[in-house]
Amino acid sequence: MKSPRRAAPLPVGFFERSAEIVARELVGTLIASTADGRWTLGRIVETEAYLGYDDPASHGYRHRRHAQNAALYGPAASWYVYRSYGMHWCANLVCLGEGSGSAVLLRAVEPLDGLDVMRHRRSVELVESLCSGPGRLCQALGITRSELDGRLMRGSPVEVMAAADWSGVIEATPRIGISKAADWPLRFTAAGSRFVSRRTVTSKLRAVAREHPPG
DNA sequence: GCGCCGATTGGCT
DNA sequence: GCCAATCGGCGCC
Repeated sequence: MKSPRRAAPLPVGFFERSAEIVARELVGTLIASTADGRWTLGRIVETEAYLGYDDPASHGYRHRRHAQNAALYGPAASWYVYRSYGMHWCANLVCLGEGSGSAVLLRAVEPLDGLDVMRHRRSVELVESLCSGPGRLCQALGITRSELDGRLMRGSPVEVMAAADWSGVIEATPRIGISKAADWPLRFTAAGSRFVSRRTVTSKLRAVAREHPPG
């Protein structure tokens, strides 16, 4: 797999649908990066949908708009990259269209090629730790805001392609690490994959408890 | 204007 | 299991 054939990236129309459907159908697809001129390839195994103005967990909730999230309101099939906790990058693909504020967060990738590049970027050896988390996969694939934010996916340094040969089972579960609408089942994973992000259930339970206090 | 908190991660107890 | 790192937006005084 040293000299990759460039498969066609997913068409814009794929993303002109609700983030929930796009998030589900992105599981199993391939993601290829040429950031820094170095080739890396993986399979998306975990995503989350953020629905937009009526989703309390979405950066586009109530049409919120500021300098850092302008790309979230861009056209379908464009990248929205934001900084999380002041230190990590997280990558989203915009859904529906201009102004929708809805997107799919990429949460975990199964590394397929360019593992040494990923290991070098991540300073980690274990393959299960290279791309299992939204911040981790951005680091492994060389994704930064300046690299992708606001750019159309097609023709950008990071492209997502259909994988005709993949036929796994896709599970829907509650989203991770959020405190609002924490029980909406908008997280999609490849069932049984050892490359999905690991997270204890306790933080989730705490988040739910915060939203629905006892008494 | 000030303080809190998050679509996270990694290191330490 | 717990907590610090780190920073911009937002709620609140």
